Amino acid sequence: MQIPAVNPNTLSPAELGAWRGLLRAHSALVHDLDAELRATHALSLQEYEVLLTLAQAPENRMRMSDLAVSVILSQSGLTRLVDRLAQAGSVERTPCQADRRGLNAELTAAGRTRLEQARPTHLAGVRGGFLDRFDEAELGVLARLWERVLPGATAE
Amino acid sequence: MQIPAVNPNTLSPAELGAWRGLLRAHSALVHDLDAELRATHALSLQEYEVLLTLAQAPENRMRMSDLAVSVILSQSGLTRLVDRLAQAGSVERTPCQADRRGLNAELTAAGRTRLEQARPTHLAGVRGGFLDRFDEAELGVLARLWERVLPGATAE
DNA sequence: CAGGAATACTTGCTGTAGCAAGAAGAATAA
DNA sequence: TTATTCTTCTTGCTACAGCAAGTATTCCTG
Repeated sequence: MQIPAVNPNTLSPAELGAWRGLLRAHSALVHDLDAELRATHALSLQEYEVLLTLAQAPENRMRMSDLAVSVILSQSGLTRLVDRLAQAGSVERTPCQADRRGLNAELTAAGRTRLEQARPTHLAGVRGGFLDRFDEAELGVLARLWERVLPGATAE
Repeated sequence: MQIPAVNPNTLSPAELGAWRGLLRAHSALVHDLDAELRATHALSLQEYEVLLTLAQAPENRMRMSDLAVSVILSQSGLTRLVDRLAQAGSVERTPCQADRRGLNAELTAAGRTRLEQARPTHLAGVRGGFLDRFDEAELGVLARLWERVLPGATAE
Protein backbone atom coordinates (compact mmCIF):
# COMPACT_ATOMS: atom_id res chain seq x y z
CA MET A 1 0.00 0.00 0.00
CA GLN A 2 1.30 3.32 -0.98
CA ILE A 3 1.85 5.89 1.67
CA PRO A 4 1.09 9.34 0.32
CA ALA A 5 4.31 11.25 0.61
CA VAL A 6 4.08 14.57 2.38
CA ASN A 7 4.80 17.04 -0.32
CA PRO A 8 6.68 19.82 1.39
CA ASN A 9 5.42 22.28 -1.15
CA THR A 10 1.72 21.72 -0.87
CA LEU A 11 -0.96 21.25 1.72
CA SER A 12 -3.10 18.16 1.93
CA PRO A 13 -6.87 18.60 1.67
CA ALA A 14 -7.24 18.18 5.41
CA GLU A 15 -4.51 20.72 6.02
CA LEU A 16 -6.07 23.15 3.62
CA GLY A 17 -9.48 22.67 5.11
CA ALA A 18 -8.25 23.16 8.63
CA TRP A 19 -6.23 26.24 7.80
CA ARG A 20 -8.52 28.02 5.40
CA GLY A 21 -11.47 27.04 7.52
CA LEU A 22 -9.91 28.86 10.41
CA LEU A 23 -9.42 31.97 8.33
CA ARG A 24 -12.90 31.91 6.90
CA ALA A 25 -14.69 31.04 10.09
CA HIS A 26 -12.90 33.75 12.00
CA SER A 27 -13.59 36.33 9.38
CA ALA A 28 -17.26 35.51 9.05
CA LEU A 29 -17.91 35.27 12.77
CA VAL A 30 -16.07 38.40 13.75
CA HIS A 31 -17.54 40.40 10.92
CA ASP A 32 -21.09 39.43 11.74
CA LEU A 33 -20.74 39.87 15.47
CA ASP A 34 -19.17 43.25 15.05
CA ALA A 35 -21.83 44.39 12.62
CA GLU A 36 -24.64 43.28 14.86
CA LEU A 37 -23.21 44.91 17.96
CA ARG A 38 -22.67 48.13 16.07
CA ALA A 39 -26.12 48.11 14.58
CA THR A 40 -28.00 47.36 17.76
CA HIS A 41 -25.83 48.90 20.44
CA ALA A 42 -23.39 51.25 18.74
CA LEU A 43 -20.58 49.17 20.17
CA SER A 44 -17.75 47.52 18.31
CA LEU A 45 -16.81 43.96 19.12
CA GLN A 46 -13.54 45.15 20.64
CA GLU A 47 -15.32 47.71 22.77
CA TYR A 48 -17.67 45.02 23.93
CA GLU A 49 -14.79 42.75 24.84
CA VAL A 50 -13.20 45.48 26.90
CA LEU A 51 -16.39 46.11 28.84
CA LEU A 52 -16.90 42.41 29.39
CA THR A 53 -13.34 41.88 30.52
CA LEU A 54 -13.59 44.71 32.99
CA ALA A 55 -16.91 43.44 34.31
CA GLN A 56 -15.28 40.13 35.10
CA ALA A 57 -12.18 41.63 36.67
CA PRO A 58 -11.88 42.16 40.42
CA GLU A 59 -13.14 45.62 41.34
CA ASN A 60 -14.22 46.05 37.75
CA ARG A 61 -10.88 47.46 36.83
CA MET A 62 -7.70 46.40 35.19
CA ARG A 63 -4.33 47.79 34.27
CA MET A 64 -4.17 49.11 30.75
CA SER A 65 -1.40 46.78 29.70
CA ASP A 66 -3.13 43.68 31.09
CA LEU A 67 -6.31 44.69 29.40
CA ALA A 68 -4.51 45.04 26.10
CA VAL A 69 -3.30 41.47 26.36
CA SER A 70 -6.72 40.20 27.36
CA VAL A 71 -8.51 41.68 24.41
CA ILE A 72 -5.67 41.01 21.98
CA LEU A 73 -4.74 44.54 21.07
CA SER A 74 -1.56 46.58 20.96
CA GLN A 75 -1.03 48.96 23.79
CA SER A 76 -1.53 52.00 21.61
CA GLY A 77 -4.63 50.43 20.19
CA LEU A 78 -5.99 49.98 23.67
CA THR A 79 -5.17 53.53 24.67
CA ARG A 80 -7.39 54.77 21.91
CA LEU A 81 -10.10 52.24 22.46
CA VAL A 82 -10.30 53.28 26.11
CA ASP A 83 -10.29 56.90 24.96
CA ARG A 84 -13.46 56.21 23.02
CA LEU A 85 -15.10 54.29 25.82
CA ALA A 86 -14.19 57.00 28.32
CA GLN A 87 -15.55 59.62 25.96
CA ALA A 88 -18.81 57.71 25.96
CA GLY A 89 -18.76 57.50 29.75
CA SER A 90 -18.54 53.71 29.83
CA VAL A 91 -15.13 53.59 31.41
CA GLU A 92 -12.92 55.75 33.55
CA ARG A 93 -9.19 55.97 33.91
CA THR A 94 -8.17 55.80 37.53
CA PRO A 95 -4.64 56.07 38.84
CA CYS A 96 -2.94 52.98 40.06
CA GLN A 97 -2.07 52.90 43.74
CA ALA A 98 0.97 50.75 43.64
CA ASP A 99 2.57 52.11 40.50
CA ARG A 100 2.15 55.68 39.51
CA ARG A 101 3.11 54.97 35.96
CA GLY A 102 0.09 52.78 35.64
CA LEU A 103 -3.55 53.45 35.01
CA ASN A 104 -6.58 51.34 35.59
CA ALA A 105 -9.44 51.27 33.20
CA GLU A 106 -12.53 50.97 35.34
CA LEU A 107 -16.05 50.15 34.33
CA THR A 108 -18.58 52.84 35.21
CA ALA A 109 -22.19 52.24 36.11
CA ALA A 110 -23.17 53.47 32.69
CA GLY A 111 -20.67 51.09 31.17
CA ARG A 112 -22.13 48.20 33.07
CA THR A 113 -25.59 49.07 31.84
CA ARG A 114 -24.33 49.30 28.32
CA LEU A 115 -22.63 45.95 28.62
CA GLU A 116 -25.73 44.32 30.04
CA GLN A 117 -27.78 45.61 27.18
CA ALA A 118 -25.35 44.33 24.60
CA ARG A 119 -24.61 41.03 26.23
CA PRO A 120 -27.63 39.11 24.94
CA THR A 121 -26.80 40.22 21.43
CA HIS A 122 -23.24 39.06 21.77
CA LEU A 123 -24.13 35.75 23.37
CA ALA A 124 -26.78 35.05 20.79
CA GLY A 125 -24.28 35.83 18.05
CA VAL A 126 -21.54 33.62 19.41
CA ARG A 127 -23.95 30.82 20.09
CA GLY A 128 -25.90 31.12 16.89
CA GLY A 129 -22.91 31.45 14.64
CA PHE A 130 -20.51 29.14 16.37
CA LEU A 131 -21.22 27.34 19.63
CA ASP A 132 -24.57 25.88 18.70
CA ARG A 133 -22.94 24.10 15.79
CA PHE A 134 -21.14 21.79 18.18
CA ASP A 135 -21.94 19.66 21.17
CA GLU A 136 -20.19 20.04 24.46
CA ALA A 137 -17.69 17.29 23.72
CA GLU A 138 -16.69 18.84 20.42
CA LEU A 139 -16.25 22.20 22.08
CA GLY A 140 -13.96 20.56 24.60
CA VAL A 141 -11.95 19.04 21.78
CA LEU A 142 -11.65 22.39 20.10
CA ALA A 143 -10.59 24.08 23.30
CA ARG A 144 -7.87 21.50 23.84
CA LEU A 145 -6.68 21.77 20.27
CA TRP A 146 -6.23 25.51 20.66
CA GLU A 147 -3.99 25.01 23.61
CA ARG A 148 -1.51 23.32 21.38
CA VAL A 149 -1.34 26.34 19.16
CA LEU A 150 -1.19 28.90 21.90
CA PRO A 151 2.00 29.32 23.89
CA GLY A 152 0.76 29.83 27.42
CA ALA A 153 -2.65 31.33 27.01
CA THR A 154 -5.11 29.84 29.41
CA ALA A 155 -8.77 30.22 28.69
CA GLU A 156 -9.89 32.88 31.08
CA MET B 1 -26.17 13.31 39.56
CA GLN B 2 -26.65 16.94 38.89
CA ILE B 3 -26.75 18.12 35.34
CA PRO B 4 -25.18 21.53 35.04
CA ALA B 5 -27.86 23.79 33.70
CA VAL B 6 -26.97 25.82 30.66
CA ASN B 7 -26.90 29.33 31.92
CA PRO B 8 -28.06 31.43 29.01
CA ASN B 9 -26.06 34.34 30.28
CA THR B 10 -22.67 32.75 30.53
CA LEU B 11 -20.39 30.49 28.58
CA SER B 12 -19.22 27.15 29.87
CA PRO B 13 -15.48 26.58 30.18
CA ALA B 14 -15.48 24.50 27.03
CA GLU B 15 -17.44 27.16 25.18
CA LEU B 16 -15.11 29.85 26.38
CA GLY B 17 -12.07 27.85 25.48
CA ALA B 18 -13.34 27.07 22.03
CA TRP B 19 -14.37 30.63 21.30
CA ARG B 20 -11.53 32.57 22.82
CA GLY B 21 -9.11 29.98 21.55
CA LEU B 22 -10.29 30.70 18.05
CA LEU B 23 -9.76 34.41 18.52
CA ARG B 24 -6.35 34.00 20.07
CA ALA B 25 -5.09 31.37 17.70
CA HIS B 26 -6.17 33.36 14.68
CA SER B 27 -4.61 36.51 15.95
CA ALA B 28 -1.30 34.91 16.85
CA LEU B 29 -0.99 32.92 13.65
CA VAL B 30 -1.94 35.68 11.29
CA HIS B 31 0.22 38.21 13.06
CA ASP B 32 3.30 36.03 12.97
CA LEU B 33 2.83 34.88 9.41
CA ASP B 34 2.29 38.40 8.20
CA ALA B 35 5.32 39.69 10.06
CA GLU B 36 7.55 36.97 8.71
CA LEU B 37 6.44 37.43 5.13
CA ARG B 38 6.92 41.15 5.38
CA ALA B 39 10.33 40.82 6.95
CA THR B 40 11.72 38.28 4.55
CA HIS B 41 9.87 39.03 1.31
CA ALA B 42 8.32 42.48 1.67
CA LEU B 43 4.95 40.86 1.11
CA SER B 44 1.91 41.04 3.33
CA LEU B 45 -0.05 37.91 4.08
CA GLN B 46 -2.95 39.20 2.01
CA GLU B 47 -0.69 39.96 -0.92
CA TYR B 48 0.74 36.50 -0.65
CA GLU B 49 -2.71 34.97 -0.67
CA VAL B 50 -3.62 36.87 -3.79
CA LEU B 51 -0.52 35.68 -5.62
CA LEU B 52 -1.10 32.13 -4.48
CA THR B 53 -4.74 32.16 -5.48
CA LEU B 54 -3.88 33.48 -8.92
CA ALA B 55 -1.15 30.89 -9.36
CA GLN B 56 -3.69 28.17 -8.71
CA ALA B 57 -6.34 29.63 -10.97
CA PRO B 58 -6.76 28.58 -14.58
CA GLU B 59 -4.66 30.78 -16.85
CA ASN B 60 -3.24 32.41 -13.73
CA ARG B 61 -6.00 34.93 -13.72
CA MET B 62 -9.22 35.66 -12.00
CA ARG B 63 -12.02 38.20 -11.98
CA MET B 64 -11.56 40.88 -9.38
CA SER B 65 -14.78 40.11 -7.62
CA ASP B 66 -14.08 36.38 -7.41
CA LEU B 67 -10.63 37.07 -6.14
CA ALA B 68 -12.02 39.28 -3.43
CA VAL B 69 -14.20 36.45 -2.18
CA SER B 70 -11.33 33.97 -2.33
CA VAL B 71 -9.00 36.01 -0.21
CA ILE B 72 -11.74 37.27 2.10
CA LEU B 73 -11.59 40.95 1.34
CA SER B 74 -14.07 43.63 0.37
CA GLN B 75 -14.10 44.62 -3.24
CA SER B 76 -12.64 48.01 -2.57
CA GLY B 77 -10.00 46.43 -0.43
CA LEU B 78 -9.08 44.14 -3.27
CA THR B 79 -8.93 47.00 -5.76
CA ARG B 80 -6.25 48.63 -3.67
CA LEU B 81 -4.41 45.45 -2.92
CA VAL B 82 -4.18 44.72 -6.63
CA ASP B 83 -3.09 48.32 -7.18
CA ARG B 84 -0.11 47.66 -4.94
CA LEU B 85 0.74 44.35 -6.53
CA ALA B 86 0.46 45.86 -9.99
CA GLN B 87 2.65 48.74 -8.92
CA ALA B 88 5.23 46.17 -7.91
CA GLY B 89 4.86 44.36 -11.20
CA SER B 90 3.60 41.15 -9.66
CA VAL B 91 0.19 41.32 -11.24
CA GLU B 92 -1.48 42.87 -14.25
CA ARG B 93 -5.02 43.97 -14.88
CA THR B 94 -6.29 42.56 -18.13
CA PRO B 95 -9.68 43.21 -19.65
CA CYS B 96 -12.28 40.54 -19.51
CA GLN B 97 -13.41 39.13 -22.83
CA ALA B 98 -16.92 38.19 -22.00
CA ASP B 99 -17.83 41.16 -19.88
CA ARG B 100 -16.32 44.53 -20.50
CA ARG B 101 -17.20 45.74 -17.06
CA GLY B 102 -14.92 43.15 -15.64
CA LEU B 103 -11.20 42.93 -15.15
CA ASN B 104 -8.93 40.03 -14.56
CA ALA B 105 -6.04 40.17 -12.18
CA GLU B 106 -3.32 38.14 -13.80
CA LEU B 107 -0.11 36.86 -12.31
CA THR B 108 3.01 38.07 -14.11
CA ALA B 109 6.24 36.15 -14.45
CA ALA B 110 7.76 38.41 -11.85
CA GLY B 111 4.82 37.74 -9.59
CA ARG B 112 5.27 34.02 -9.96
CA THR B 113 8.92 34.32 -9.03
CA ARG B 114 8.03 36.39 -6.03
CA LEU B 115 5.44 33.87 -4.96
CA GLU B 116 7.85 31.00 -5.33
CA GLN B 117 10.37 32.77 -3.19
CA ALA B 118 7.88 33.47 -0.46
CA ARG B 119 6.15 30.15 -0.53
CA PRO B 120 8.58 28.21 1.66
CA THR B 121 8.33 30.90 4.29
CA HIS B 122 4.59 30.77 4.25
CA LEU B 123 4.40 27.00 4.32
CA ALA B 124 6.93 26.78 7.11
CA GLY B 125 4.95 29.33 9.08
CA VAL B 126 1.61 27.62 8.66
CA ARG B 127 3.09 24.25 9.42
CA GLY B 128 5.25 25.34 12.29
CA GLY B 129 2.64 27.45 13.98
CA PHE B 130 -0.41 25.39 13.26
CA LEU B 131 -0.47 22.23 11.18
CA ASP B 132 2.42 20.45 12.87
CA ARG B 133 0.56 20.65 16.16
CA PHE B 134 -1.97 18.14 14.89
CA ASP B 135 -2.01 14.80 13.18
CA GLU B 136 -3.79 14.19 9.93
CA ALA B 137 -6.90 12.86 11.65
CA GLU B 138 -7.20 15.89 13.88
CA LEU B 139 -6.81 18.16 10.91
CA GLY B 140 -9.61 16.30 9.21
CA VAL B 141 -11.78 16.77 12.25
CA LEU B 142 -11.03 20.47 12.28
CA ALA B 143 -11.79 20.82 8.61
CA ARG B 144 -15.15 19.13 9.08
CA LEU B 145 -15.97 21.25 12.09
CA TRP B 146 -15.40 24.40 10.08
CA GLU B 147 -17.87 23.33 7.49
CA ARG B 148 -20.57 23.52 10.09
CA VAL B 149 -19.74 27.13 10.73
CA LEU B 150 -19.36 28.17 7.14
CA PRO B 151 -22.41 28.52 4.97
CA GLY B 152 -21.32 27.08 1.67
CA ALA B 153 -17.60 27.57 1.61
CA THR B 154 -15.82 24.54 0.31
CA ALA B 155 -12.14 24.21 0.99
CA GLU B 156 -10.50 25.14 -2.25
C1' DC C 1 21.37 57.30 47.02
C1' DA C 2 22.61 58.54 42.54
C1' DG C 3 22.45 57.15 37.56
C1' DG C 4 21.22 54.01 34.01
C1' DA C 5 18.09 50.50 32.37
C1' DA C 6 13.52 48.88 32.17
C1' DT C 7 8.41 49.51 32.24
C1' DA C 8 3.73 51.89 31.52
C1' DC C 9 1.24 54.64 28.89
C1' DT C 10 0.42 58.14 25.13
C1' DT C 11 1.05 60.46 20.75
C1' DG C 12 2.55 61.07 15.72
C1' DC C 13 2.56 58.90 11.74
C1' DT C 14 1.35 55.53 8.39
C1' DG C 15 -0.95 51.64 6.24
C1' DT C 16 -4.87 49.14 5.28
C1' DA C 17 -9.76 48.04 5.44
C1' DG C 18 -14.76 49.03 4.85
C1' DC C 19 -18.92 51.59 3.35
C1' DA C 20 -21.28 54.41 0.28
C1' DA C 21 -21.48 56.81 -3.89
C1' DG C 22 -20.06 57.12 -8.71
C1' DA C 23 -19.00 55.58 -13.63
C1' DA C 24 -19.31 52.21 -17.16
C1' DG C 25 -21.23 48.32 -19.09
C1' DA C 26 -24.79 44.49 -19.32
C1' DA C 27 -29.38 42.54 -18.91
C1' DT C 28 -34.29 42.79 -18.98
C1' DA C 29 -38.70 44.23 -20.52
C1' DA C 30 -41.91 46.70 -22.95
C1' DT D 1 -34.89 49.97 -29.50
C1' DT D 2 -34.67 52.45 -25.42
C1' DA D 3 -35.54 52.90 -20.65
C1' DT D 4 -34.90 50.87 -16.26
C1' DT D 5 -32.43 48.17 -13.35
C1' DC D 6 -28.51 45.38 -11.97
C1' DT D 7 -23.59 44.32 -11.87
C1' DT D 8 -18.54 45.33 -11.79
C1' DC D 9 -15.06 47.96 -10.44
C1' DT D 10 -13.03 52.31 -8.57
C1' DT D 11 -12.72 56.39 -5.61
C1' DG D 12 -13.66 59.50 -1.42
C1' DC D 13 -14.02 59.34 3.08
C1' DT D 14 -13.39 57.62 7.60
C1' DA D 15 -12.19 54.45 11.23
C1' DC D 16 -9.15 51.62 13.45
C1' DA D 17 -4.70 49.33 14.28
C1' DG D 18 0.39 49.06 14.69
C1' DC D 19 5.17 50.77 15.15
C1' DA D 20 8.36 53.85 16.88
C1' DA D 21 9.44 57.69 19.58
C1' DG D 22 8.46 60.50 23.70
C1' DT D 23 7.42 61.18 28.78
C1' DA D 24 6.93 59.77 33.39
C1' DT D 25 7.88 56.56 36.88
C1' DT D 26 10.04 52.55 38.92
C1' DC D 27 13.65 49.21 39.38
C1' DC D 28 18.33 47.84 39.70
C1' DT D 29 23.27 48.30 40.52
C1' DG D 30 27.03 49.95 42.30
